[in-house]
Amino acid sequence: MKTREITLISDLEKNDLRRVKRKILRFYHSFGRDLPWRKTDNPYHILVSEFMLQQTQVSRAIEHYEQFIKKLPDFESLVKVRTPLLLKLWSGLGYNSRALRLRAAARVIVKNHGGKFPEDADMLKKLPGIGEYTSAAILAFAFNKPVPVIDINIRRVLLHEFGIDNSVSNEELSFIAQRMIPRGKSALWHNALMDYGAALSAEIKKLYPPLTKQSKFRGSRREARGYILRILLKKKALSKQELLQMISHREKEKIFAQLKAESFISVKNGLVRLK
DNA sequence: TTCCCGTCCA
DNA sequence: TGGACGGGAA
Repeated sequence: MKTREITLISDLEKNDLRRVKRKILRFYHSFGRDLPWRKTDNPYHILVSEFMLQQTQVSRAIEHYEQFIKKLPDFESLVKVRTPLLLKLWSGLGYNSRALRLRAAARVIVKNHGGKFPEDADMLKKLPGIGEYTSAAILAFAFNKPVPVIDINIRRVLLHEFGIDNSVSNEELSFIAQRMIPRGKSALWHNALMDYGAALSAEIKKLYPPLTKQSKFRGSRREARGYILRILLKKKALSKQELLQMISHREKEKIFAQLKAESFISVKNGLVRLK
């Protein structure tokens, strides 16, 4: 690993780094996207946007971001929000656990950090729903810290521009990514990288497939879960029998139990509702 | 039908 | 380390 890093970096001429850097910055200057969460460095807003952007296209996050921020404008409101409204604001984004984790993370920040937003990757990664990527993204976009942010698109840019083999890990890649960040311009630079990466052709993207693969959605438990939550969003409360009658999945009992265990739903007086 | 996107947990 | 976790658009 160590030797590999060094080999990787020494293979890259300084000129290559400079050339690629210039190209990406020029691209951003001409074609950079004007996204709602780029108008702010409010850590709360950045936190919300980054949770939304996990496994979710920009176009879809845009549609939900404004409304979410409007209804839940700060940590205090997010910490207090009830699950039904939270899930309503999230609905359509997918991966609903992210919404619960976002609220849980906000609660930890308010309680344990006294509302002072953690500005350290290790502290951020201890929060629910925040992993390697999101911690780096928050530090770069909210605090302009010179940390390498590597999502799948940025990974593609680096691999492709430098002709690096797809077997290289993000950890190894981070040594190069780190060196490319212009002094004092981490947020701008990573916006540029992301826009450049998003604009890569489908052919190039196919050369660097996602690190994780998805099982089918049609007929899946995931689909049934989403459906159950949407029913409860609409009907407020109904009996378990009524609810499960509307579901055709053969594992619906298990799925129901799991949603309960994850605190999406609760049962009181024989009525099921969003928790 | 395939594509697009990180985090968590066993 | 591999599987679970959404849902709209192409």
